[in-house]
Amino acid sequence: MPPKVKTEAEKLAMRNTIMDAARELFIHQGVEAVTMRAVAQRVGFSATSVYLYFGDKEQLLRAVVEADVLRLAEALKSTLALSDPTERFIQFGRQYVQFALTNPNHYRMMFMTKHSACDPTQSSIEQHNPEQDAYAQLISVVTHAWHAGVFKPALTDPVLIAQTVWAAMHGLCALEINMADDAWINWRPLPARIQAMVNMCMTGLIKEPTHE
Amino acid sequence: MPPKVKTEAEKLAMRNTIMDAARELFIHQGVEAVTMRAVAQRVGFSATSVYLYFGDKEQLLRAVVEADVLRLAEALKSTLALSDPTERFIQFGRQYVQFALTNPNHYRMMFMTKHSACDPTQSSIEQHNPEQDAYAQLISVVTHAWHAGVFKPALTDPVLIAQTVWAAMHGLCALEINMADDAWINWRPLPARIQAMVNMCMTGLIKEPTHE
DNA sequence: AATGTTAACTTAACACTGTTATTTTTAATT
DNA sequence: AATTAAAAATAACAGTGTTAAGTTAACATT
Repeated sequence: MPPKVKTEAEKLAMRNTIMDAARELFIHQGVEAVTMRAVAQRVGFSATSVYLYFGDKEQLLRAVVEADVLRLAEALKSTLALSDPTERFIQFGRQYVQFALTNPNHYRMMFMTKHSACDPTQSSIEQHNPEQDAYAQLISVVTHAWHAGVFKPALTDPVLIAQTVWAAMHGLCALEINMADDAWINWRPLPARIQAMVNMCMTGLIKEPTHE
Repeated sequence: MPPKVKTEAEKLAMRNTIMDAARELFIHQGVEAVTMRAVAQRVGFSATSVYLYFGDKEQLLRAVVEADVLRLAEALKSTLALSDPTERFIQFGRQYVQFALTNPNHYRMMFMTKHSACDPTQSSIEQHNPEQDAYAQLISVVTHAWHAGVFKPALTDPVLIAQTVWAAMHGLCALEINMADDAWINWRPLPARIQAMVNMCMTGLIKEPTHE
């Protein structure tokens, strides 16, 4: 029973409905376990109608991931208000880890799953806009701290610092998400590992680490 | 044309042949893109005969991964001979990164792909045997360095140190493997990122960093 | 107001996947 | 030479992403 003529706004709403359904399933079952049929059923569509809104599963995934990257930026935004550059830097990192570990399947989707390289010109996210772009936020936080003279003098490239810290935090999150259940590893408690990583980054990067 | 009665050794050889074929395909096409039919064809079998040797695709994958973890241990073994604990620690880490980045698909399979948690009692690898178990090697390297008084006095748990360093190096490798092509990120050159990560770990952990 | 038009949707179908059931082949044993 | 059972091949199933072909009903036009 197809009622006709959807306004552009209604079509956009439909897109969002589908993305929400897909996200819900992705998060609880993992991307690969979710079928297009399941997504369709969840929005009351029959199987193939999803394809009217998204070219294929990959595009649907990409759209959801983009929306979630935006959510990540949203989650990190509060820390940007912190006035002390060092504190901002630390809390930004902690908040990142928190987001990753409370949304492991989001995180896996975003940073651990192979998906076609994104095209910044096509993205709905405004690159370099610190309201939307989490990476731009990171660069901003680190650069400000760098200009404030927070880091060791040997460190001359804030972007390199940022990418190093990101990698460190990502490693922490990725191992936890993927290998937490691995009986081979006698994992130390997660909070201890987080603290140890933060400490290592602090001691390794900051000029005068204030052992918080 | 099935010639009969394979000795146990022949069956094992067949298993290895299949694993080699699977590995070759996994590495070049990624695990998910490889079909059981393709594996079978590559060893001259017809489709379903792989199931005579491996219960299902997951078990085949696990077997290949196990063999590759062993290879990782093999690749790291040479660094264990280094006499200076600090140098051993550093080179072990560098070698790990080298392995990951020259065998990205192996690495993805091992540490970035969700596969059923392994059962150490079932594994063909002897846990805690430093000839075979790369994780045991890591713990050993770090513990020896720790006993040698290499690390900062505040660091009292060698296992925690090891897991932190692993996470840091893993993050470096994982981001490179998964996101190197992402146009969103203005990646610094890989060697610079490796060096920066090594430096951060050194400065953050080692008592008297000898800036190599 | 009756009649096309076409957007929005459904149903049917395809090629392919992992996997199982069944059947064939063939070497060893009786 | 007949029997047996291992080793492999064939056929087939349920489920996947996806495309092609219909179907319905709100609109535009006469």
